[in-house]
Amino acid sequence: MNKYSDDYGLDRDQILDLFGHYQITPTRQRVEIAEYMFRRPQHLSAEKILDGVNQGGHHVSRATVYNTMGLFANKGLVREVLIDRERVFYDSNNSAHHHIYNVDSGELYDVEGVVLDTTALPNLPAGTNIVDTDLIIRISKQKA
Amino acid sequence: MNKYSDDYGLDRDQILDLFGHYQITPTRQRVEIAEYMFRRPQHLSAEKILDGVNQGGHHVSRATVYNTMGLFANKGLVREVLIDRERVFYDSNNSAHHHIYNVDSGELYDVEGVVLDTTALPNLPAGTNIVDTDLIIRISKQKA
DNA sequence: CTGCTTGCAAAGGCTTTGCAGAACA
DNA sequence: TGTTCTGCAAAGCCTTTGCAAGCAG
Repeated sequence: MNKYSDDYGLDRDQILDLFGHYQITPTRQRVEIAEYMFRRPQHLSAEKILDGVNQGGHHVSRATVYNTMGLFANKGLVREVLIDRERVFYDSNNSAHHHIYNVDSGELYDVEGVVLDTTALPNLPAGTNIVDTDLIIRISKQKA
Repeated sequence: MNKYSDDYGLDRDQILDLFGHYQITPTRQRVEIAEYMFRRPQHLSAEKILDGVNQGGHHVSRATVYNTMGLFANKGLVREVLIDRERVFYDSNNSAHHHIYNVDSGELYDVEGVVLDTTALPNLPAGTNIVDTDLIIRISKQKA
């Protein structure tokens, strides 16, 4: 439990643990960004992360947020979600799951527990592997 | 899926027909962009469309390509594919299908004939419908 | 020490917009 | 003739980068 959260967040030690596991050098900024990000499963833009961390009384620069989230995504702590052409979202939930996107409101929900059957896929090019699957279900009040 | 969607290499009359069906006012530029786009099922960026059309001896401006592709996507002639944070791709194949993206090479392939079972999904918010489902399978020479 | 990391500001790159002129009905 | 569309250039916006100063080990 950390200063941002009531029930879900990782505390500093858990984050340092996580960094150790993913081989990420801990810095003040990275720990603060991670604390903010892992308060709960959520989808945040770089801007929201910047605002959120800095409103917590710390200072992190925009460049560092971008660098750090790029690093986290690279190492596998978070997942980039490309849903909206306007900006990238970072997903603090890195378990296998899918997304429902409400195009009217911009809300993004996780869908847990639905596993895709990829055996029906055609053969992949030789020497390649599936590194990720993204399923995005767009919903709206409008009919399709 | 409609009668147009699996019919590629459209001639001028077919395109005018298509425009009539989707209620799009035909202009020289729009017809030329459509002719280029619907030569075959393909995924093109705005830049590629601009280059392709203009190399065909016509002239279309960048702004018009963006306006026109926005219009086509809105009307349902083409689908926007958000795969790469760098740019938007427009997909001339508007039948139900999915995508395999080679992250090493940037190549994008269609997967036809694999239908997702959406009955396992949780209930959607009241009054909403699924308007679109995007499944993107990222492949690479690297292991996941 | 020695190499990463940070942060500011500037640059980059895709996309949108303002507005005058052209095309269309 | 009124409306819509086009095209140029400029502006916008998210993201990346260059580089000097500051940390981590």
